[in-house]
Amino acid sequence: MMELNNVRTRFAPSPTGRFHFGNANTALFNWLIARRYGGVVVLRMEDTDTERSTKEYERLIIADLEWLGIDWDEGPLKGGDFGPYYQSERGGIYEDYTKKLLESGAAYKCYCTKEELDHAREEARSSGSPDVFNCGCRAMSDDERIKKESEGDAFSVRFMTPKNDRIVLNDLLRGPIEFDTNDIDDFIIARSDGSPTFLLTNAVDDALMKITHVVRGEDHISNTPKQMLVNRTLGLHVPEYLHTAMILGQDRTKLSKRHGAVSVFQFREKGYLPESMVNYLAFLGWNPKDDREFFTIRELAEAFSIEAMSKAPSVFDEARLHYLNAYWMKTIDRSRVVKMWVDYLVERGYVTADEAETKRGWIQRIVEISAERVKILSDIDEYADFFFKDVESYDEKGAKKHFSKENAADNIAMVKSELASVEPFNHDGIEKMYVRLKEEKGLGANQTIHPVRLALTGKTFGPSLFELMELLGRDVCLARLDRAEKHIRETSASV
RNA sequence: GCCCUCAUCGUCUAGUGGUUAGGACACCGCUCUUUCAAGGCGGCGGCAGGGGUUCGAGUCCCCUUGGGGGCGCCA
Repeated sequence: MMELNNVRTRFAPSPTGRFHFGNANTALFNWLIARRYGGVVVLRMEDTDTERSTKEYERLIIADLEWLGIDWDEGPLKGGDFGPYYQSERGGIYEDYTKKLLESGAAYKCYCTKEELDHAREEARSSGSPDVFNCGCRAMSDDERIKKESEGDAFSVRFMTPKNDRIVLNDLLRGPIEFDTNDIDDFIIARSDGSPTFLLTNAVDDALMKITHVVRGEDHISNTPKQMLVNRTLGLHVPEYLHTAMILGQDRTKLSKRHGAVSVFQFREKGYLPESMVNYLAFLGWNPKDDREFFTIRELAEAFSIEAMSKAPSVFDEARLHYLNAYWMKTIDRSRVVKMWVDYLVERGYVTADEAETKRGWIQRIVEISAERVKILSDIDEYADFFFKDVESYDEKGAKKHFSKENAADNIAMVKSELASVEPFNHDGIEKMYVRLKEEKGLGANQTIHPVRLALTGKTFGPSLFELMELLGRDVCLARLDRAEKHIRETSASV
C-alpha cells in the first residue's frame, strides 16, 4: 500500500457550465485520495475566464457536489488558511508572478495579434512543419521591444520555454513520462488584457495552496510539463501529479454535450440517486479487485487505493448506472424514496402538493408495492401512473390477447359485480373472492386476472392485482371495469 | 502533421510467467409467479496483429495496428 503523508488534494472547476461526469469523476478521486490517506480537500474556483464564468454556475456546481456527498475542507463556504479560493480574487498574486517572470527574462511580451497567430499557425501546420510554432517576438531585439513599448502596442505574455531540455513527469499512476522541451511552445501566461491564464494560475495556486497531489484528467498531461516549468522557474513547489483515465462516450470520444446527458444535474433530474452516481463514477477508473460492486461513498473512502486505479479510458454506460440505481433504490431508507416519489408526482402534476400531503400514507403504500419495479424515478410513469390518473388507453397487444376473447366482457362484468359486494375491500378479501371464483366456476387467471389488470391499469404488468385494487379503491375499480366492459362490447360489435 | 497516452468479452473489469482466462452490466434461455419486475440457475461472448525472451506468455521486450488526449489570448 502506497503511503502518503499530509496529503492535500484539490478540485478546481471553472464555473463556465454545469458540473459534468468528467468533473465529478476527478472530484471524486481527489476526495477519495484525501479521505483514504487522511488528507485535506481544497475546492478552488477557477473563474479567470470572465467571458464565460458566472456566479450562477458556481452555485450550481457547489450544489451538485453537495448532492453527490463530495465535501471539501477548504474553499468556498469553508474558508481556510490559503485563500482566497476564487481565482478572480487573486489577480495581484498572478500579476506579481508574471512580472517576476518577465523581469528575469523567463517570459517575454508578444505583440502578435490573434489574426496573425491564427494565420501563422495554419501555415505551419499545412506545411507539415515539425517544429512547434513560435512567433518572432521571442527573438525580438531590445531596440524593437523599446519601439513597440513606446508605441503602446497591446501584448500578451509568453513563457520562454527553454530549448533542448528534457522534463520528466513522474505520474503517480503512469510512471515517468518524458517530454522534450522543443516540443513545447511558448505558451501564453497573460492575455493582452492583462488577465492571467490557466497555465499560470493553476500552477501557481497549486503551489501556494500547498497542494501535494494534483489529480486531474488525462487530457491535462500535455499541460503538466508547462506548469512544472512555470513553478520550477518561479522557485515554487512542484506537486505530485496523477492523471486519471478519461470517460468516453459510446462512440469512444471525449464525453461532451453531443453525447446527450452528461451533467450531474441531468442525471439527477432523470431520477438517479447520488449513491448510484458515486458508486458508478468510482468504478470508472478504479475497482476493488474483488467481487464487491456496491459501495457507499464512505465505503469507497475505506476501500480506495491508488494502486487499484486503471489507466485505460472507459466508456460511459448508462445501463450499468441504471442497474446500480435499482440496487440503491431498494437499499436506501424507504422514507427517502417516498419523499422522492412525492416530489416527482407533484412536479409532474400527478397530484397537487396538498393531495400529496393528505394522501401521504396512501402514496407510501403505492411505493411499497411498486418499489421493486421502479429502478429509476421516471419509471413511475411506466409502472404507477394509473394510480394517479385514469386509464387512457389499453396496451395494444394486451387488448388483443385479453379483450378479444369470447367471454371477455362477461368475465369483466362478473368480476365487477363480485367486486361491488366484496367485504372487506382489501387484498385478503379480494383474494378470497378470486379463490372462490376459481373453485366455483373454474375461472383462472386468463379469464379473471389478466383482463381485469388491463382494464384497471391499461397495462399487462404491474404489482399484485389484489393489492393494486385495494389501493385504487372500490369506486375506481368499478368505474374502470365498467368502462372496459363497454369498450369491449363496442369494439367486438364493430368487428 | 507533431507530441503524449492507452490496449482482456458489446461495456466496466479481475489477472502481475504455468488459470478450463474469473466477475458484473447488457443480451438470450430456464425457473419462480395472477402479469411484470426482482430473485435463482444456465447460455452467448474476450486476451488487436506480428516478432522476440522463456521449458512455458493475456502477463516481459520490440514493431505494427487501433483507440484516446493535446498542440487556443478555454480551462
